[in-house]
Amino acid sequence: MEALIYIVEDDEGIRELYDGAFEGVFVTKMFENGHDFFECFEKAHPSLVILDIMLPDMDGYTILSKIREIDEKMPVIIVSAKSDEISAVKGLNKGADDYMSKPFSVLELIARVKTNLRRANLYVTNQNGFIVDKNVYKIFYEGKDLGLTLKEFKLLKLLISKAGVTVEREELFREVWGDGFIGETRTLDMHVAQLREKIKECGGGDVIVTVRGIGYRFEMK
Amino acid sequence: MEALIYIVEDDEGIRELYDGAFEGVFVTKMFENGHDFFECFEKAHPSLVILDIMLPDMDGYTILSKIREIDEKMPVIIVSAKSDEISAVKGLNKGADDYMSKPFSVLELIARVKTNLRRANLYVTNQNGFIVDKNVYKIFYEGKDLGLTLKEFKLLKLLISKAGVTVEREELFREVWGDGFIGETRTLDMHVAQLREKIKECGGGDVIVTVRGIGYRFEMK
DNA sequence: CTTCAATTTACAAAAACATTACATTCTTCG
DNA sequence: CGAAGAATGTAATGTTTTTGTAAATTGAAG
Repeated sequence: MEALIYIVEDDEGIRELYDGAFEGVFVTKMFENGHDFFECFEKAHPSLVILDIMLPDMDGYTILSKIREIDEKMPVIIVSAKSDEISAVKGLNKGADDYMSKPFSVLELIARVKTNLRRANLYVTNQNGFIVDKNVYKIFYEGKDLGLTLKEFKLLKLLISKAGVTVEREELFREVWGDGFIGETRTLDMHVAQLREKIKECGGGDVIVTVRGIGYRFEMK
Repeated sequence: MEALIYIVEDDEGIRELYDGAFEGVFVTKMFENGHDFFECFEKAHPSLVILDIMLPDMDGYTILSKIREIDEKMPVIIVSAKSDEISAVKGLNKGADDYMSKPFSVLELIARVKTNLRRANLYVTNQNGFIVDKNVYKIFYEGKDLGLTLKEFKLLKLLISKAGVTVEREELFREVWGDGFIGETRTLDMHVAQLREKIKECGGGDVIVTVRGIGYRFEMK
């Protein structure tokens, strides 16, 4: 999987545990404190960060916030020995992606890391507040689920992925419906109408533009 | 990690000690005697049992044997004030996983518990109280055994291991049924229904989400 | 032979989808 | 400019697909 993982953890024993766990699965880099971590983080971003909450210099909260300033989407797993600390972080809603309390099994750890990497890879964001989550087959506008059906999802996903470019009707049919592409009923327009409706319901603007004679375009701002 | 630990101990003072030690780390349930313990154990298995040898009704040996009849793999730590008793249990080879003699330090206790949990190879999901135990092919919700059949176990295990990600029907078939994947009868849906039923019976919520046209997803919270 | 898991069957319910028909808008060219 | 034709918008409706579920059947283990 070739993923690079940064781990911030001051306890020697636990660092060894990580070492054993990830050996041959992921490439890891350990840091004893927040300072060392950021020195490296600035230079090269990893695929994922594992963060202990209790650290000598900065605490985990601070590190997490700083990470988020730099990279909004970096997958971060928070680890703590105390479950109340975990709930504290959750409560603060600092935007960690996952939480584990010690002790955890090695298998669980690996599973979590994989899941979070997978999520991160599939996450797509677009400038104007639309988030496409392929994991759950949902598209959100400003955090609100548009509540799309599968066809609608595929359609909007395609348009967003080519934001700013007009996509021909023919291509839309091909990509969304597959090759047995239906000649001419108003199906496509129907779905577009539906999309517009749902986007409007969630407070979104006129982002799908009709290009007469060609197809549709998702407006890039 | 939300591991649930059952402790059988008649001495009030020591119970308080346990309480302090595990506070915020594990969820514990205390029992004063073997009878009370089994009443609860039948209903819901914990992740680990701590057992004092000297008890009013049944002695620790008997309890251990009965536990082993029911659950061969359950991690059990035997505790005693007398070191010769400990050697006796060891000698009898009743299959306890670890032994401690009183007095013990809180730190040591926690360390032992962690080690034993890890050794038990428990695969634990945090967020929603589901514990997958691959050794005994059981899945627990808040300590309660869901009582799954093999297919159900495999299915839920797969879904949990990919929590938050939608798993396609095709993949579910492949992973759970093997490559000779059955085209289309309602088998998969049946099992999902069964799972939902059993989860509900144990007080679990709506964790398996249908993604129409794609498959199912174990909701990650 | 009984039991329990797994599968299949059959049908109900729901959701998604396609189609029709008509309205509207845009284009262009007389 | 303005009317005809073409492309798109959309409401209403009917069909198809997909999923849920109860009950029957198969099959293996004991």
